[in-house]
Amino acid sequence: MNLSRGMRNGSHLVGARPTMKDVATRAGVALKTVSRVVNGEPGVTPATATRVRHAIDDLGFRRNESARLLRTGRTSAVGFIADDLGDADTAALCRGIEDVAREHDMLLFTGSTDSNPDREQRLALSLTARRVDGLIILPTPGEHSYLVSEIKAGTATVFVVRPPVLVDADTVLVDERGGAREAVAHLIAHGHRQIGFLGGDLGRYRPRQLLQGYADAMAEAGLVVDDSWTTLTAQRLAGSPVTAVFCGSRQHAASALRALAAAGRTDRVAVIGFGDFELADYIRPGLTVVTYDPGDVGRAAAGLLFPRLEGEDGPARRVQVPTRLIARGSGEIPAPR
Amino acid sequence: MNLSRGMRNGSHLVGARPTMKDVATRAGVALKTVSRVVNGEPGVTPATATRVRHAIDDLGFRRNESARLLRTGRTSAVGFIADDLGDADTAALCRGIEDVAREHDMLLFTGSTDSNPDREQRLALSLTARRVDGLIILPTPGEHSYLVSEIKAGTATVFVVRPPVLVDADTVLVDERGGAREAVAHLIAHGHRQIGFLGGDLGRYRPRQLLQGYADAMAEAGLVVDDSWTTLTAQRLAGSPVTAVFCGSRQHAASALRALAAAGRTDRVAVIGFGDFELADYIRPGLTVVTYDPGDVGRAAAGLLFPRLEGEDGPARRVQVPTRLIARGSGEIPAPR
DNA sequence: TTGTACGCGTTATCAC
DNA sequence: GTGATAACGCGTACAA
Repeated sequence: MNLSRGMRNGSHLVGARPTMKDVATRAGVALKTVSRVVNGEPGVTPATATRVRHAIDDLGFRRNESARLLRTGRTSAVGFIADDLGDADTAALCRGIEDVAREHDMLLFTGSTDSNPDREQRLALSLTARRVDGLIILPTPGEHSYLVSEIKAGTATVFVVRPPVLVDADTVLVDERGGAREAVAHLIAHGHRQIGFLGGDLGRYRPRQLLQGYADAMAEAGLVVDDSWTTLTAQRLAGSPVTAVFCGSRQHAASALRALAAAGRTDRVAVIGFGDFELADYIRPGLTVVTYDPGDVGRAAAGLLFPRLEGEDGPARRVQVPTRLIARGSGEIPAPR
Repeated sequence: MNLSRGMRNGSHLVGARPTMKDVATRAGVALKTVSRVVNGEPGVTPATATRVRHAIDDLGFRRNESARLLRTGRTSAVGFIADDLGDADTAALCRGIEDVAREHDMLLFTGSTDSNPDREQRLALSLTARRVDGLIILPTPGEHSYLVSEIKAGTATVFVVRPPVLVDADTVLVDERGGAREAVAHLIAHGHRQIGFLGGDLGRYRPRQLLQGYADAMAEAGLVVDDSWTTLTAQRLAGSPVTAVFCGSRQHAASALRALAAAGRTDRVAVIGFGDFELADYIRPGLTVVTYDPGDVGRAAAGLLFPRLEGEDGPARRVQVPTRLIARGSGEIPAPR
């Protein structure tokens, strides 16, 4: 008994996938004829076509896409690599990519790096080793020169959210700087002069961008920034002289709100956050935020990637996704005088 | 000039990937020797090995994993199909799968169905056509008999969150029923007798499970449920006789809170939600919720899947992920008398 | 130690 | 219309 192609189970083979060859034998035709029928190519008599189709149904044949793609040289798959695909924003971004990918009949590989450059490299290289047609990367803080040879070898690559280091490639960024600028200008328009920035690790890209936007707005209003305003912590917030604070992340906004509530100053310090909350409109006063649609980033990235796969040439492009201010009340708390 | 393998660009080939054959030619050895070096197999002189390695570096060779996997018959990849990978819970679930997959050196394909059975089928079949080793599916409301032949053909399959219809396969579910029961019991313990259920479409699995849990708790307390309590809408909530309400989703909880706030009854009706919020502890009174870790579901699913890939046999298993009650105050609003 | 021949499942070429 | 036969890039048995 030949078990090499799977184990028998009643009348069916378990673990065995019929191939075109099997179908050809069964239908009494040549391999190529089966291929023609499967691919809807012309040049097959209706009679033989139905014979082949019957054999296909009988055997439960399904074309091995891997083999086909090996032959054709494309994989019809792209990869998305990010810090953490469990993060809600990243997931939404991923979804944006997927929507565009589907329109192109492309499948999507996904992988998380946890901000570890080694893991990014391992992931990226195992994807290019599978010859994905394209790669979308939310890069780790490291550098990405290991990708240069891959890109040169033909793997189209787009970076998102953070710009690549030592690589020239299409990139989609978020206008964090403009968003922060708008938020802080909003606070200034409501009379605030002493405005804090609670932003996180300035070694990272986003906090740096946000701080620049903050500085832009302050400078435009002719306000001089005290160092202590930009090195706030949530704990020190209530005791600080600032009458308003711009928070660089959901976590920072949440801690700011909690710290103010604990100090009973919730309605005395205006809080604006970067990143929206599900209940931001419910809390009192409604939390004003600057936000953007991560799906836009994904769609934009895919919009850059797929034309490249279709042969579009030209220098690396850079797209910026806008942010928008959602005023909900917290930003309108007037400055005390 | 031969352009068949890519276009020249200075001294490098663009779009051309060197193969083992190219490396072999360059190093002046046989194909198999290259294969041995690449795979770290014994039986190669250090001298030839270094010659080969030099050729590899010169050419920038990287093994074509697709070809290798075609040969070995495995893809070292699994797929995850869900309603919407942009959804935060689904993304967290996905992340749980990925973490286990990485331990097994497996890559992950992901795809969203938007609850469309056709799309689920198309996605699942294009994944099995690529011969993914395994499939984890958060099934659409339809039936999934199209998968039977795929499973029989050797694609290990695990269902998550919702049970499959017409398919016998490993499944990981969430104990929504137990969670709802615990939540409603919590309300009853605080003196509530007229408790509402705001749960959504009872044609769907989760709302049905939650309603059963609700009914369990009410029955255990000997309380008779009025039909109007279980057919609430957020709009009618404030005007209804219920003194507490169990909400079946974040969206329902949010609308309930908003409706109560609009009617000025926030602190008169106890609200418990299914699914946690980032700011649930910040709002007053803190929102009590029943929740679970979607990552647990993913890890459990992967924990069922990978042993199957390693040949584990046996009947389909069913795992249940527990929920837990996070009491934050809203649930403790005492029943008015 | 190294190489040859063949197969994985498909598509592509070019006969018949 | 149909069918051998060669390729895609790699692994494996077996021979040299």
